Amino acid sequence: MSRELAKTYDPKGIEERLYQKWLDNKYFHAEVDRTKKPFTIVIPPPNITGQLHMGHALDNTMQDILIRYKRMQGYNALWQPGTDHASIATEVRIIEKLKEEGISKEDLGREGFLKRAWEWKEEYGGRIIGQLKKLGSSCDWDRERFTMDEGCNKAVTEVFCKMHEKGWIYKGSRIINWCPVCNTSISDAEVEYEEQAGHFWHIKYPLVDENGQPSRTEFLEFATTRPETMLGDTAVAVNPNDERYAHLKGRQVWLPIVNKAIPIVEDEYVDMEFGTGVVKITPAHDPNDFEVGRRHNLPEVNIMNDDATINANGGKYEGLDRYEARKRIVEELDREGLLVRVENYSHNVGTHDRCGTTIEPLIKKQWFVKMDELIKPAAEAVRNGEIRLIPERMNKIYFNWTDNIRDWCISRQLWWGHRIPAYYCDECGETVVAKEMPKVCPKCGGTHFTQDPDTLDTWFSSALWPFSTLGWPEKTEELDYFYPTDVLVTGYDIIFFWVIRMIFSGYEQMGEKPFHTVLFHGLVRDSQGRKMSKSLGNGIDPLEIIDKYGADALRLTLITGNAPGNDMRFYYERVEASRNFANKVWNAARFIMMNMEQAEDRTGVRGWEASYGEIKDRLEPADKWILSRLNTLVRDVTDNIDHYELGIAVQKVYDFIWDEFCDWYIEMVKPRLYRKDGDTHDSSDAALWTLKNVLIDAMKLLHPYMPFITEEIFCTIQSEEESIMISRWPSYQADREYPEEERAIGLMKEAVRGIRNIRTQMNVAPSRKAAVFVVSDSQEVRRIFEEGRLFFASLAAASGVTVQADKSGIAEDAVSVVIPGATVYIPFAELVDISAEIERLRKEEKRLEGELARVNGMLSNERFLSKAPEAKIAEERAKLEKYTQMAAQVRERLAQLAG
RNA sequence: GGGGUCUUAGCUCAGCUGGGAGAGCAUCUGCCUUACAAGCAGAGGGUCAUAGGUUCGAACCCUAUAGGCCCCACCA
Repeated sequence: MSRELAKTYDPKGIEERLYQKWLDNKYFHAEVDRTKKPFTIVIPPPNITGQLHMGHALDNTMQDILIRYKRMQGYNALWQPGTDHASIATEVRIIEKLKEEGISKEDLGREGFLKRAWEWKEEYGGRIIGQLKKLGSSCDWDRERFTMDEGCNKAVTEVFCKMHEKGWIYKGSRIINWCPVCNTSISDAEVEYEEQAGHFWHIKYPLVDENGQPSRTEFLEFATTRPETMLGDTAVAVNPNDERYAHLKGRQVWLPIVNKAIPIVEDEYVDMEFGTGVVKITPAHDPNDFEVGRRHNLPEVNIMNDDATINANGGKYEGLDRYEARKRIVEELDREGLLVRVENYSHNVGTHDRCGTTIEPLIKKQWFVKMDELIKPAAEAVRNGEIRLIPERMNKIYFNWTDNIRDWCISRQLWWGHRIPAYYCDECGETVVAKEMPKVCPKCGGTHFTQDPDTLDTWFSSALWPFSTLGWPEKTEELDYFYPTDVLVTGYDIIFFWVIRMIFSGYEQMGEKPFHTVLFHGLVRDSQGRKMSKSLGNGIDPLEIIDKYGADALRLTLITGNAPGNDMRFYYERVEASRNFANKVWNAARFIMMNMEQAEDRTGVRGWEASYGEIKDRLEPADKWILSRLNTLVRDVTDNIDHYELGIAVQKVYDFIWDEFCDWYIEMVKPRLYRKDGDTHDSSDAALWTLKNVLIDAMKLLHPYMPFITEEIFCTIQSEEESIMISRWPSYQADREYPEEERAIGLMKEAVRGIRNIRTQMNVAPSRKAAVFVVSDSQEVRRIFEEGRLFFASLAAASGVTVQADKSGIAEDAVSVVIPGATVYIPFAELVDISAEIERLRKEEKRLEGELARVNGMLSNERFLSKAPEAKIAEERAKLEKYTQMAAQVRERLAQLAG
């Protein structure tokens, strides 16, 4: 308290110091403690290649809010951190870097490359962790993990072997998505479809005549977007119900260029309505054709190398890139008279989400996870509510995936990642899946093996994250205590990649859900609503914002006015508003502390250091009012956070602090603090006690959102507790509910607002005080104004306040304000414009009549009275009474002025 | 093709189980009032996209229409 507080809040210096303090005191660290209930969140592990962006900032702020909230509520809160090796993303980055040095990954060889990759991890893996710390994240850094650390590796091998044994992981020759640039297979989820302008080549193949030769007169016409794939055509297909082609049953067509006869098959897959109703079938290069081919036992002719050049099956086109081959094949078909026409055509092209390359469907031997059984408990869990997705609409997106699940291709032709634990006997080729390289081949007795060169999809390891980080497959105390975790916070964009895979992995490996709630957030967009991206250069660096405005302001901005799953726009004006709020809080605290100091200097005692019981009798209506308001706030905010309504909760804290506490309560108590009559300090003690305690509780409610400023204030204003982080979350207290004082202060606020309003309307200078008369025939109302006379005078800029039962002695031409149960008169020295005053009162009368008409309408409606709930009816009746009374007051005043 | 979502003040968005429309920013007026001009006091501004329906009562529930965004599928 002795520290001099700066006039404006400066987050720099404070943030770093406090974060270090929290680390030093191990507040973030959680140990198994059976006397406390656990609350666990596992972090969505950021990529080691990553730089903190706004998405991370939002994601981690939300997690930190929940963790800090639960920690304050007395839970044993664990926020489990770590990073992801991000196999393909990282490998691509390293290859890029190598390219700058003029070398390829093949030059280095597998071992050399992995060495580089680990160096990369050491260099950049920690960077994002440091950035998360700047944000204030209260992760248990002692437990930091990495998807390729020893424990995670063990978990991956364990799962692979177990699932293989069960038959749920298999190796098969299937059509997969191939990225010719990254040179690897990718899963369906990694394919991004984008609309591209292309062409539709209308081509005809000659029918094969009775001599086995291409006919010169009979042709079958169709269209394709990828003419080069014709090199691998092994059939053309028509719909079995298509009468146009019924006569062609059993005949063949002549495949030009390749020069061979291929059959015409009938398959329901062909849409009769589309084009000519004829489709060329290339089983090796199209997923649908692949299915058709398998149904009709068609040969699968692969015409492409891994780099998307044509292979030997393409004959003279061998070695050409797919697009060059396309061009030349079209030319040749045109020369042969087989190209009917070319049409501009816009269609969806599958691209690799990492590099944007057009993917090529290829048949390859790959490892797959069989999904049909695995997905069942995961779908069921969401269906029966065991796992709750927030917002609820995510359920549909979730089911859309679980209902149309296809086997998951998990092998990648990459080096950076978990190597597949499959070993092939050098002698007989037998496949052995095992945790370690086998010694002897179970089939031929051979002793030399070669491990499968492929690695696993990066999501294979992150799917295990909720339990691998807690020690699985070992039976650790942590696993037993912290699993299942509680809430997963993530963006909706990785629901398929990650969320679903964690859920089915949890059920399969642990026999239990990985978490009970998934809280989704949206994307952080730029001020124009565009996605922030490197290529657009419209990204806003959260670290820059922290540097300029402070982490608290950034966090508040990201949470305010945002509902779960909704995208948000980020712009500087919003951060400034947050920063302004931080400053407001700072100054309120400064005001309170200054007054505590002054009071102590004056009296030599700290009268405000009392328990509630000790101070209770000295509390004045304004004190009770704000305590009661705070009490309601505590209840509401707790309820909102419990329902994951983080934006609504913080909005309420914001409004309470700024509007009720600063703009009203502090202004109300100023006269009591400044009074220097010296006879008693009860009043100022009560005010200071209330100021301090309300501020502290408000800081607690705000702490999860704005951890730094609240800690700084908390520790400065009182010395008993060492950190707000580990203080108790406020709870609703029945003995601090003061409905009467809330009504009383509400009435006085209405009077103050009315007076201020009139003063502005009449252009009365703020410096000019005026006498105020409060006239009420209610003893109760008179008592309220008597008791609050001191602050009422101050807020209403009154030179004096007279409370009386009738209007005797008040100038006829005084300006008046009607509030329920009282009329307030302000007699100004000079003549006021009576016609303007009448005008104003007429307007007020009209307004009240409108209100009365509405209320009367409701209350005279039989159906309303019979169907509406009791409370609602009572509410309306109370309003009727209030408005009737006010209308009478206005009319009386009007009559007086008219007379 | 299927699904989702949005349309609320000039701008960006809240509005939780239906019960008299809110915030921030911007605008206008007046204030350097001894916590804060990053502030204080006051004001203006909305047929809650449109049309129906359910209900005593609809921004909220249902249907249709228009426009925007997103996801999934991939008709070659």
